[in-house]
Amino acid sequence: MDEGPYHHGNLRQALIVAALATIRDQGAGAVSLRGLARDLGVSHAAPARHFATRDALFAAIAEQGYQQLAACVAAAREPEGDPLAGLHRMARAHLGWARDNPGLYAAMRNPDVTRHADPALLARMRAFAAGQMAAVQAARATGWRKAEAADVTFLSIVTGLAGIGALMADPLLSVVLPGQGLPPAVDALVDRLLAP
Amino acid sequence: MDEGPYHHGNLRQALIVAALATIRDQGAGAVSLRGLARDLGVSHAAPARHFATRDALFAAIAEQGYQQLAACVAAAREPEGDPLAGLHRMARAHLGWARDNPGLYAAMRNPDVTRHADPALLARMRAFAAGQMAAVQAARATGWRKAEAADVTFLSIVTGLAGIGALMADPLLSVVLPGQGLPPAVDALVDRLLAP
DNA sequence: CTTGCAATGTAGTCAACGCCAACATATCAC
DNA sequence: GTGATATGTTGGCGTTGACTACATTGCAAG
Repeated sequence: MDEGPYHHGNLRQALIVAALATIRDQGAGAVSLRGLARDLGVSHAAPARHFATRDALFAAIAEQGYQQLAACVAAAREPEGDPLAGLHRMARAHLGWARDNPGLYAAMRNPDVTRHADPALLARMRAFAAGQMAAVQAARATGWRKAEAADVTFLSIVTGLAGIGALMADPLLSVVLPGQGLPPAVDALVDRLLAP
Repeated sequence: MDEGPYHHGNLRQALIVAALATIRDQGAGAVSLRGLARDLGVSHAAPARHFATRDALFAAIAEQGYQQLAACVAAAREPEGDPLAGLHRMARAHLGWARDNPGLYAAMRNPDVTRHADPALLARMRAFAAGQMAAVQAARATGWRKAEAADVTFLSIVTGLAGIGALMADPLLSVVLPGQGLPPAVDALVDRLLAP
């Protein structure tokens, strides 16, 4: 019976992709190494060749998430006109990405994941934070929020985006919160977040 | 051998307390019903009498978390002078509680928990959101942020607090973020969040 | 070419876990 | 008291993460 080649070819990436699908459909708690192996038609121990532990898989997933988010955000900032306008595009891109990848966004901020962060994930997180910081600094260089401490400006934006993103990524909070939910208000929230 | 009475007495609450300790020390992922039963010296199936599933335990934990947080926030608002000053106290109390209960705060916002929220947890979450909404409305009644849509005012504060709290509850982010970390800047962030 | 080696996948096993069923004991209402 | 109910125990089933030993593949040096 031809059940395909002995080697999968790119099991590592396939595991990440399959895990992302499971996270999206059933939540991060439903991800199991054996289940992914079943989905991909490999033996139950094959994933161990690529991820020593379940936590290592999640770290790799989060790392890839930060990579994608950083790329998405950087692309939005690219047209280098007014730094403040770039900051606005960056924030909207960030939140749009969070809206489109709620499970992954939540996994990236899950303390159970970040608690076991490996150096690669740490590096991605630092790089992402540095990108945000650079965008804020560029806007400040034009005089924007000059009177405010740089730390406070930066942290207000980072925490603000994290909060909007987190509540947007949690489907339950739309049920709990009054009003029509978060998405229609995102633009206004970003405008307020980046107001002088 | 006297190993204590046959009945524990208040196993349900003891399970929640023990789970909170485990969450604080080792993260939510390290919580297991059997492990808690061991810690409390009861049989491995005893917890099932109080929590049908692991998710039900987490829902109860989150429910208690919202109850405590709501009480803490309500107490801070109590001295009914200026509604806006009350809002400031409320926000600081909220974030102080998040700082002191990082694991619980994170668990309360874990999508894997809220995904399986039962009616009791939903009610607590709605009540908490309603309390925040009432405080915002009271401040708006004094003219504060009158020009802004009520939804936007409310959501900006809810998401802002959630973001600051989430980043404060995640010990890793202090490592990733530049500067001296979040706590010293919290007052300034709250002031900006509640600025007119 | 072949031969050795590293990378990758398989098969089997173990302890821990969530969950379930059957039974035992304590507590409370009557 | 006595029965009903709540609570805890014992035993077990199936799944999971992790470990070990073995098999297959691809590659690169000779």
